Amino acid sequence: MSYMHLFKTTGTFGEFGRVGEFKTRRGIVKTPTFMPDGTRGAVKCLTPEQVYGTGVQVVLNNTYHLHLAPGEETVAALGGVHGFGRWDGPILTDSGGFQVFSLSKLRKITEEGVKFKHPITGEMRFISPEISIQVQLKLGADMIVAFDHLTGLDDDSRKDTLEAFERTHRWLARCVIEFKKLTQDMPVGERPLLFGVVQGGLDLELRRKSLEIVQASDVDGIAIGGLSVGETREEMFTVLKALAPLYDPNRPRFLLGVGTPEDLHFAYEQGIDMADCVLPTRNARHATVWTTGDAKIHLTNEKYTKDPEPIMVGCDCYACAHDFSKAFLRHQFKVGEPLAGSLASIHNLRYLTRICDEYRALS
RNA sequence: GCAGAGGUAGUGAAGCGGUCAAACACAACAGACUGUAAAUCUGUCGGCAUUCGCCUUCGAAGGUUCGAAUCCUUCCCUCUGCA
Repeated sequence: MSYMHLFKTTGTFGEFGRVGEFKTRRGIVKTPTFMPDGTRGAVKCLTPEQVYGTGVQVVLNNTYHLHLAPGEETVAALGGVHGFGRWDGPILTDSGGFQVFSLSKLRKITEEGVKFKHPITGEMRFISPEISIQVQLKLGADMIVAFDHLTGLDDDSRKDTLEAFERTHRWLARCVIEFKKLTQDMPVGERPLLFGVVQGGLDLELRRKSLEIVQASDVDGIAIGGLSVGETREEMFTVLKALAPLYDPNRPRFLLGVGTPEDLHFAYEQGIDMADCVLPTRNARHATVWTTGDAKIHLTNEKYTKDPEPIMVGCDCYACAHDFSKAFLRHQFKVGEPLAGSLASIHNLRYLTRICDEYRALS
């Protein structure tokens, strides 16, 4: 049922890196690509036009957050995630699987699904693989992700890797069944794409096995989950390296939740096509931006008080191209003006999309 | 002029005889952040040493006391009310 030959390779770089494109029901996505997280239906601090202006093609929304508020019924009544948030391009929803990890103190896992306690209201919500798929389809995303069991990779959580690995595959099978059931009447070309998630922690055998299972499933894309959750960079790189030769060439590969410029370079060179992360926008709101050579600077530092230079000389983002000085940005951050977070977000997003542009220009 | 209230570290503000270099908040300074409980959080924040610690501070100057930011005296300044 998954699309045959969905991914079209148009070029390669390095041993595993590839340039290409694939079709969603809302247009073509050119890869490699970076997708900002608009968890609650919007990329924080930015209008869709500003996001688009950074070279972003796809934005992420989150199933858990939109399910809680305002609810998928409301979003659907307002035109789905596209009509609601006024983003015309492709939208990918994350399944809520990340919240199994990030809200680990507020949830209880059973084989059936996960019971979440709302962090603020205390309200209980149950999300199962089936419910996640139902909500994502109702939200109207163009790409959706199977509900997985994500555990951390700090020393404490590593013991749960095997359990999470096994459950993720059982849940994947249930996601695929539910997805097929709910999309069987959709005309080809109007059906969203389903991504299955690879788990297995740092165990390379489990990782290979998981990839094999996911690729044997009826999914359109391969998502790599369970990384950048407490392990070292070297450990993450080792996993990406191990998987690189094993991917199905016909499906897009999505690295969940990564990351830094350095991480993205490595991931794309290991054959990853797409990635998402909160880092560019969250860091930006916290006054941290990337500049020449992937260096990270804090715009609130005292030394920028009178700095007339933009964040990065030669950068073509709106903030740098219009010569907003570091002194101006520091001041706006210091006095709490939201414009500072917006301009810094634009810069950081452009910094990451430019990495993608540079790889795409290689072919 | 009279009557009240008050002067504490950059600011606001606790403390009202020993456990006070002095709570707390803000500001300042530095840092963290990877499928967003995050425009959030952490650390430092009198000086020196940065480990034990030492030194100088609570408007000013005297005094009481083993011991004072805390009690007394005088002076300086601020605010409120009445003239």
